[in-house]
Amino acid sequence: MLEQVSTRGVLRGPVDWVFPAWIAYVEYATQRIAETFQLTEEERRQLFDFRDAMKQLLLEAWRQAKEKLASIYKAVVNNTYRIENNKLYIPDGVGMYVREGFAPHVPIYGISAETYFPDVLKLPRERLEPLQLGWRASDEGNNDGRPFMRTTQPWQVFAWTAARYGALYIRVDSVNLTREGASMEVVIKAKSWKQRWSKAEAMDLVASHLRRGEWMPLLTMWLGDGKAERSEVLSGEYKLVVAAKEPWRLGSSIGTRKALVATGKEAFERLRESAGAYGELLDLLRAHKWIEIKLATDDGFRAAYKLKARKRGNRRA
DNA sequence: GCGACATACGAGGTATGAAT
DNA sequence: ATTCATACCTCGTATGTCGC
Repeated sequence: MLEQVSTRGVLRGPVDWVFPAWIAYVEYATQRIAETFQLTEEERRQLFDFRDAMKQLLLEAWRQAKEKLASIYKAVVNNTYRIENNKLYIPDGVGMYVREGFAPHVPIYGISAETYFPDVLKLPRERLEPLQLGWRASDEGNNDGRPFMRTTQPWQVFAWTAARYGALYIRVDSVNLTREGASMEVVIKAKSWKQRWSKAEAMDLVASHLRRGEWMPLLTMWLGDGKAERSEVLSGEYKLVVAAKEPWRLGSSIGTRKALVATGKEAFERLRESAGAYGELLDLLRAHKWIEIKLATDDGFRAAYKLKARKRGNRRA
């Protein structure tokens, strides 16, 4: 489970593995957060409430996913399904979305929870806002004037939520069926915050921070939409590339949907330095993109990683 | 009517590994 | 080293609905 988080970010596998793996990750991450950050009793209680709410949600979603997959299987075997408008209908309704050329996904209904995530980072507003800004410029959306996030990567749940702490509304949205197994999509809305920036404003602000030598917004922007190109970093090619609808706002465009924001090992070093306490969180979360930043900037870490990769290769061979 | 939860649904460029 | 094929899943917005 941790290996997938630290190499790809996404958890994928058999349904009976993915959901327990998410639960195990939630337990692992909350435990490590409780050990790493100074929390009051109240904050610890909130953190463990969050853990329990997530576990409950995942258990329910697991049950529904299994039931739905079984009904879909049955409908196909008994020939009681039909496909219309990119949807596969089974006798109870929509079984899954089956748009041509895309991974099918099974919608999950009615699995949501309200919970609360404590302020574990305890950053002053002027250090927290740059983190929020970068998320907004990348993965974070706007829903009824509130920030929200949708992801299949468990580390992003914690990395984003730590920056948008407080009251949360969490929902399991769907299960994607990929060739490497199922993955699960979760949606989180931050009810304690107002969405203050449009996507374009946030991107412009990230760019202007960067021109002033402030790298923190770019860190979270890259964690969101940055291109993780581990093999290039490992072979000594250092490029900070971010996916964006309007890449010109950020610097030189590569094609229509990507911006080359910076190059060179120093750029990765600036990113790493900018993280501060947030880096401790990313460390314990084993976030794959953060690991890439460390691979780019820490020779010892990279050597150890390559050694381990070689050992793994030998074992497989 | 409105605010907040909930669901519907459409949309393509990119990662990745194989082939050359 | 470069091209090529194919699987990948993320993102955004619209609309419904329910309680007040």
